Amino acid sequence: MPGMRRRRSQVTGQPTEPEASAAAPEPARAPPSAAVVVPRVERFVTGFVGRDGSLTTVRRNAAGQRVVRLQPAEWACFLRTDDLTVSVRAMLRETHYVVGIREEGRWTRVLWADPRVRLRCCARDGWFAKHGIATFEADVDPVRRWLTDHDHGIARPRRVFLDLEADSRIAVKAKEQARMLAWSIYDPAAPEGSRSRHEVLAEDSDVAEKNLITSLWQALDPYDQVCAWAGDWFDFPYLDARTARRGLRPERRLWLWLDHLTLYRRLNAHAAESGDEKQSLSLDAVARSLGLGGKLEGVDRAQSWDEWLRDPERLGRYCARDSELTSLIEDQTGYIELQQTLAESTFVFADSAGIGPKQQVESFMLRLGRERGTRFPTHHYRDEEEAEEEERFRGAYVMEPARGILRDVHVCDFARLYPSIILTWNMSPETWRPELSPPAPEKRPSYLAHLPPAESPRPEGVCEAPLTRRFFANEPAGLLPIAIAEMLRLRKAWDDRKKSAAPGTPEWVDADRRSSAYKIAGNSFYGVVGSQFSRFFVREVAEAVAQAGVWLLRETMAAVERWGENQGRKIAVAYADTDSAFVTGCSQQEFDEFVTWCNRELYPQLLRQQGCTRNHVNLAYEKAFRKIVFVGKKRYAGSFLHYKGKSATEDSKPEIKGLEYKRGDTLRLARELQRDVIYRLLGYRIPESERPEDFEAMVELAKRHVLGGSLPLHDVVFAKKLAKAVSQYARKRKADGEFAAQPAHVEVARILAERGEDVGKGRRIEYVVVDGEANPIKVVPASDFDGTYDAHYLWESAVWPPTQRVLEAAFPAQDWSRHDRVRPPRERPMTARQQAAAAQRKLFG
DNA sequence: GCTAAGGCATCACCC
DNA sequence: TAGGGTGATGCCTTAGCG
Repeated sequence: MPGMRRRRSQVTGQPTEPEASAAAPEPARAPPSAAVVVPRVERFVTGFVGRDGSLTTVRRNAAGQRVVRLQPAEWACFLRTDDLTVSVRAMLRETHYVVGIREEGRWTRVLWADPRVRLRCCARDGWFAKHGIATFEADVDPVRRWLTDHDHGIARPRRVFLDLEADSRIAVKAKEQARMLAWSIYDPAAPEGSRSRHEVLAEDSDVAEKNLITSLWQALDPYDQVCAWAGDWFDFPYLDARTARRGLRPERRLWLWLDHLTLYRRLNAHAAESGDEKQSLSLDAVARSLGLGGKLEGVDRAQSWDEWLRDPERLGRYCARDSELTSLIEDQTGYIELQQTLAESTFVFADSAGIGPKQQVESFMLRLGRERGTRFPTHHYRDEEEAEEEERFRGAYVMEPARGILRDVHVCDFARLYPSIILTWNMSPETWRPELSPPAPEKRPSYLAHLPPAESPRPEGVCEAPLTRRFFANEPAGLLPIAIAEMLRLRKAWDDRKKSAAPGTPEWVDADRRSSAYKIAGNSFYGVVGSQFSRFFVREVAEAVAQAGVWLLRETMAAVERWGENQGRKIAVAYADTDSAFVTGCSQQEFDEFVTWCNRELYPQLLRQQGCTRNHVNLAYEKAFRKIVFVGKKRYAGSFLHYKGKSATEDSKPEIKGLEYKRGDTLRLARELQRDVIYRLLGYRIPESERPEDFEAMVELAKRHVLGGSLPLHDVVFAKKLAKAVSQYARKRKADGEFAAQPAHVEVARILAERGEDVGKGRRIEYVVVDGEANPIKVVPASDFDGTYDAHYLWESAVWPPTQRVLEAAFPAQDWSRHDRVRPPRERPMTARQQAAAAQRKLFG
């Protein structure tokens, strides 16, 4: 029927009807951006519950003007219509707490006058629970409610980068007290020459500061999204504090506030090569690591007040350089654009709050649920205590690796293991059939306890998750699989578009970014289902996913063993972790054939036995190592033979995993020695060697270096992050009633805090060990370093052990222990008994 | 009174 | 406030010994 358009899912961009009729055929291969380009009612920049309690939505009209709309906020919950008895209906109608009841088919929407009453009535022990009535989505706030219930989209915000300078004389801790000295914004979309703007405090007065801040808010007005490096820690709260102090009351929620650093950290976590690169995430350090040059030379932010006195304009330029640098980092990484893609496809606003996967997954799933007529049970807040009581579920399998130097090790891994499992078994909270699971052994009658559980035939229409013996309905497709399939579909579509574009072109870059975004999103769904803080948390489902992975990996390992037996050769699995297996004893071509066989024969057969009607499991031959040394589980170093079929050259860097070289909390000297030894062993940049004496020489040299000279601070400093606020670390009491010593970095953080430094959560604490023999060890803040350090401790505890473990793994026959001790034996006064014994020996010889 | 072993907390990593 | 699995280190307590 020409002209008639079928309603499409706003979530998946696919027809909502399960089958496409002949009259309305499947639309021609939907463009990759289907979920994005489907016409929506409107696209919004942001939304919030305003000061007067109304839902405030923000968008731009065609002319680019900001349109702010107010409407009643819906504090809603859902009940099953079937649960509504006459008396419950009457109750709801009578109470003035409820302002509306709307029947929407299976579901009845209840609108509340007061969010607190809604929460109380729908609480775990609330009124509804007491009356045996389940509530749904009672925790969803009005903004999310509105985004879920309507087909609105997320707009592409007008973006600007911001940097602020504050009076340096006020400690960072009390930054709200410090006068604002300058601001700068950078608009990468503006014409060249007018991208950067800055303004400097005219004089040291409240009036001047008020003018400065007023002009900043005016400058921000054309924009929707404000990005700043570490903005959540400094710029945003600081701007709010100074704005309020100067008596200004702009509605800050008209903007999206995005902390560029938080985003960078999340998306760049896996990119760092060595521990060195994990040392600092300051704007300057990150810009330099990206080859963007540094900040303006000769200006010290810690001296901003003096700088302002001396040369205000210079301070302004310094400030401007920072906002520009932030923008350049985005040009280079595209992380903000990537998040924008995620935000648009999962229906979250593109601010700091939308960075986490939980927000994205929940938002997407809520809308998917609405489209499919499903509402989710009310999610109840859990505090940390409750969280700790929650039992953890069993996760992945990790094999103890073979030790020694291994050669020609072929590695296969499952493509997108957990997503493929969820799709294959149709795993989802609502497809799980708990009533089919065999009773747990302890729940069986005691007279049967000694017998293995009876193998009951699998019921029709379900598949069985291995190891956990949990059952999932094969049809209809679950919400979780639907969501993941959509992410995979979009990823594939953008991958295809990427392939058709010329590398490096804007189109290619955009496709690459979107492909990455959907990969990230697809992989995050599992984690959210496994998180007890999520509304979709079902431990049994998450465990079933992980254990199916264990089973697939074990079956693959067993197949390798059988293959070797059939061949009459020693083909063996040297190591395996979660979704990968490292195999020795075969050729590249043989391994390729093995992987193909697994995909073609092994998995289809195994999955049929489990009752699966789909198969998304796929094993890939990822890479091979010419030479590899395992130091332990999750810790190895190897040089490539090939990667995805592409042969390695002598320029190919070795792959190092888990070793101290990769860690940011180890001593620099330790990383360097370990790296040198690994490079020598693998023949990267220096001639390859397997003669222990060559390594003895390297160790001796390093030892002399550590024990010999006066090392500079950067060679002796330890750095560890505070995982929480200093006050949150438990201070134990010893048996004698005294406080027990805390980890060194926490003790140092306490000292720094007393000096007025800002030592919040996440801060890296640097310290030097001055006496490693004391108990507890004696440390000082790195800033107090005066050349004193405990060289023996450095060698024995920090530098040597990491390298020793590598050498012991590579050369188990060699005795490496002679390097263990370098500290001269302690002169100890003899005990009375020892003195007597010595005297006796002297007397009687 | 000393030492070694083991429990526990902590960090940072792998997948 | 996406998951579990892992190893290394340091602090403390305690068992074992003489």
